[in-house]
Amino acid sequence: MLLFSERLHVGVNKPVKKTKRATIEDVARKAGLSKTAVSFVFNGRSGVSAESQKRIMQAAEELGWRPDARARALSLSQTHVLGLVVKRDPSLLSTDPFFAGFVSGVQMGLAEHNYSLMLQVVSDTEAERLAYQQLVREAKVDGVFLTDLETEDFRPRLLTTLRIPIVVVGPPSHETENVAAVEMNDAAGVKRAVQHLAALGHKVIGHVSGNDKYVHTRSRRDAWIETLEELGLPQGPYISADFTGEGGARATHELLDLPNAPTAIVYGNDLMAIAGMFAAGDRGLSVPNDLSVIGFDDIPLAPYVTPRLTTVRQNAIEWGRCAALTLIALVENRPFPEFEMPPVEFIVRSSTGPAPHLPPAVTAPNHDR
Amino acid sequence: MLLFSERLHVGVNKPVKKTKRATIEDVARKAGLSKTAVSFVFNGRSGVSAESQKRIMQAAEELGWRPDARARALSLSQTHVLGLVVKRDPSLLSTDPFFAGFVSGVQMGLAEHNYSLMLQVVSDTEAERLAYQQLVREAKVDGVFLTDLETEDFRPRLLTTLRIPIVVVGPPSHETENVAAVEMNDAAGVKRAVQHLAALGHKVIGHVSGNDKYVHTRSRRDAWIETLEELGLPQGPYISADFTGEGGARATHELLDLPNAPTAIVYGNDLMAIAGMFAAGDRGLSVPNDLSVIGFDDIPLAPYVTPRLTTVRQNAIEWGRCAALTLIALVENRPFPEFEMPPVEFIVRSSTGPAPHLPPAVTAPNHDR
DNA sequence: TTGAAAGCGCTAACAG
DNA sequence: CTGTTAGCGCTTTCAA
Repeated sequence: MLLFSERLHVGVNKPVKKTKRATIEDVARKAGLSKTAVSFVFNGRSGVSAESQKRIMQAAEELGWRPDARARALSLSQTHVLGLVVKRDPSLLSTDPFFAGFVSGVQMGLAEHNYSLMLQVVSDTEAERLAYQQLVREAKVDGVFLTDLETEDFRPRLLTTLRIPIVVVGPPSHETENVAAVEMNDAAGVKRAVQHLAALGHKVIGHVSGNDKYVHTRSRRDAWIETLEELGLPQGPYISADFTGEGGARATHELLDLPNAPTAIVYGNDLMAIAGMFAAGDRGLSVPNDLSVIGFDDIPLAPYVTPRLTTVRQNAIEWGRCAALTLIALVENRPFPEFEMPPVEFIVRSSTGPAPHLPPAVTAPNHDR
Repeated sequence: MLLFSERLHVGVNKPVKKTKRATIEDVARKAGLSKTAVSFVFNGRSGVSAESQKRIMQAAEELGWRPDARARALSLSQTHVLGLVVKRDPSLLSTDPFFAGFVSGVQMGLAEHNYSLMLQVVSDTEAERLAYQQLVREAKVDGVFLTDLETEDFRPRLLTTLRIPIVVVGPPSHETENVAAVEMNDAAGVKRAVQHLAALGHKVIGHVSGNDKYVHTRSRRDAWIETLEELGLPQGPYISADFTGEGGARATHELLDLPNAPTAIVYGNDLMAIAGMFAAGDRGLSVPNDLSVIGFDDIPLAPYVTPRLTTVRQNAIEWGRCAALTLIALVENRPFPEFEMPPVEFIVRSSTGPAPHLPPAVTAPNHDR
């Protein structure tokens, strides 16, 4: 039976009767043994005869009993829950291919050790600070993940003060010193991208980065700069945008308005890159004939836009799994496991091509060699 | 200090010293009052003098104390945690704009009542069943959300048996009978889409749906069929795909290979729609001149593909918030709150246009009027 | 190999 | 208004 309205349905409010849950006591009684025995069996400890063990398992089965996580948490001073706080504009979150993959990976890691994930989405720094404080002070979690590190991030200090295990996920930076960190080399991806463009003959290679406050934004930009230097190419122009389509389109226009407009642009993510191609099209430019474009993330849509997007792919899932296993090891005070991380992939599709013969604007000054 | 490798960094394993947490006892002693007084103050109950209240708050502040969630959970037989289990191929998850918005909305609702969210991502039905069982049998959550309902879904029954409050999120169906449900009318969006196409003169309107097992897939397809009927148009061809880009492209080719190929296609999501446009382009068809395309979701990229995608937008955030508030009410055995849900939006961009004069294939048989 | 009993930190009767 | 006390369901020490 449902109450129907144009906008929303709500079914009957049939209160769920709270039937008494079976307890360890019940299981022990049914098995004719003590609580201790039951506890030992369910925690895989020796000291219970095979016979008793069987009786206990059967009793538990019949009662549908499993140790109560709340009671365990209190008794062990350990929740077996890890926290992930994500600060992001809700509308942007849906955009973020990293997030979903990372969370999936985290789950895989957690599942291997029977941990659970508590997720919190917040929209500003104040809420974020509060979220961490609550998580820790109310002992809701045993450890937390730190993602999207910012320059001068307050979280490593805060959480160290709060005395809770953390693992930082992201590119290396001075913020991650003295802290467990699963660091991925997304710089390598950008490097491959720039090298690819240089090999195609591009001389002016621009960059549209994400929001400047993020460590990973800097890390990618630095990689772009360094690679250009290594190749003996002049540093191209760049604009720091905000990871949104609108920002990417605007930045692209600004770059193309420049006197030394780039013939190729490396973007901080796929969304900006695709919006950038759109912007280029708006100006009558053809990708990749007039402009080459490279994204970052390899979203599922990347092979289905026109032209198909050349991009960098990171294995967010593996990254998440490693982060989870590392944090669990830290929480349990065990040595870190060894990981074999797949390398960053560079995927060439159709949005990159040879540099145009005639630069779209004034010839850029060509330094040495 | 960091150990560096090409693939992965792991920082120092500096074990966090477990310093003794302050307890309610400590706070009471420091304030010169009893535990009861402290408990009352922190649970907003009357019966403590303003003077005592102040002393308690100050003592707690100085000790950095907050009630331990684990102890509260045990004492109250209530975790203040709600569970969300998502069964999805990890690679597909990152695609799903609904998921992120929904989770954000859920958080908003939870935050209003100091609840937390436990998230679990699983990849198959067996893992899913196990996840729910654990969540409930180990009392890790007070209630759970059910999303992506399938036809003949085992979950409503399972969870009812397990005696835990649930709220189903999705379009109405017989699976949601006798169960609290926040139901959204995504059929209305499809209806608007079909009407829009009919108004543009399209006679053969096709449909590419998502995986058939989902209730929302059926709901959208039924809306497409019914609207066509209402408009006196013949039922167009449809293919049920799988929400992926590849599936969408393949389905589009199949549809366009048909003798009565559609001049317009309504897709079950944006990803398939965009891949469909790509497929059309591959065959030398121009969108919207030869084929009109409508998506579903309004992903951030929708305005930045060529042509800009006409689509349906649901307010996943509000949906999530409502679901959360409903579930909390259910858990606390309170009457359901009233909601004012924003209506589904239909967003016209450039991927839809007048029906072509000459159908791309054989003329479709034109029934009555 | 088994069991009794003392916590874990909080809430909530109940008595003062 | 304030304090005492008995749980909540489990783990774990210690003695049998």
